[in-house]
Amino acid sequence: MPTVARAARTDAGLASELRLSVMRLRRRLAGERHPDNELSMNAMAVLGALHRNGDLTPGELATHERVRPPSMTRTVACLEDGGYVARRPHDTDRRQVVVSLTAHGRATLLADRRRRDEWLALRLGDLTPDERAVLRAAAPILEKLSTS
Amino acid sequence: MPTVARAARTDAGLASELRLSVMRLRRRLAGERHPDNELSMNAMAVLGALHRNGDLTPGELATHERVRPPSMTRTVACLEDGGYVARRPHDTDRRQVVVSLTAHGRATLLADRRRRDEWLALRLGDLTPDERAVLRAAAPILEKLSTS
DNA sequence: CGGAATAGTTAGCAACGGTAACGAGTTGTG
DNA sequence: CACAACTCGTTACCGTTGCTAACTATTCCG
Repeated sequence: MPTVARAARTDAGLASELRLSVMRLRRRLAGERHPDNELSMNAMAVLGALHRNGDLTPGELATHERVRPPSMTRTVACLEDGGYVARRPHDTDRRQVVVSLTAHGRATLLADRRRRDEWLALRLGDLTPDERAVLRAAAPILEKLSTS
Repeated sequence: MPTVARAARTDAGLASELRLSVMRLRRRLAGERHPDNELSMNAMAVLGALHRNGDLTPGELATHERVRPPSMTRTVACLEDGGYVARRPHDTDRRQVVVSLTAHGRATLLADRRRRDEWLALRLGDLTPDERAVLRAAAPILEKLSTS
């Protein structure tokens, strides 16, 4: 039996092992990304958020991605440089900025979405249906943990 | 229904949403770490690996933590500076180095292990027993994904 | 009107991970 | 035995990513 499974039997160990597993898997995901992917994982996540939620302000994007505003400013600036998003002033509150997906950004998102999950989808394919079901149930719980 | 739950119903979406959730949770975990924790998360993970597996070489540690050898060299050097680990030459193969946990390192690991899971354990406490059970089942699967 | 609060940005810094190149030691082979 | 090929760890260097602090512009409120 893997060490993780043994330790995760207790609630105390669950926090510890879940944290280590999440860290390692994230590192692996960052490394296994397709090489001809010109945008970072976080930049792609921003495109995904815009695609899903429509136009957002940098502040909303920062909150959504759990990043500080200056970090999101940089990511958005990088995306704007590449023509993936457009920035325009807010209609009524001129302090705010509205970020929206361009056609190029949307096309990039959809094209990459297939490729960029290649590795993980491959690994998921190696799992049993039961294991995939567990992960399917776990994904929203992990999301809730990072949001709460 | 949260967006993640909807998207994760399909296998294609599972890879995508799992990846985003893992990334966000990891970022959150890195940020919510207890402030008086003098070692980085990765350094603590190395102490944990030594505690669990006994003495290891830098190469074995690098493989285990899914980083490149130079990165592990740096982490081990930092740990040695703080007196958390000791390095000695390998008995028979003098190319290799054996890293072992010192008493100070072990004490730090055990003391921190309680504190450093504080935030996650707190969040886990907000979940239902069923949700915790899902995560308990998911942890070894996530581990398997990053190891395979 | 004038001060507090808010949104975004800029500047500077630290942590972390990667590649390339190198030295020491080991192994295999002519 | 000698020398080439390989392995392990390390050093040097670079890019990415996230943060805090400080600044500007704008809005809100007393």
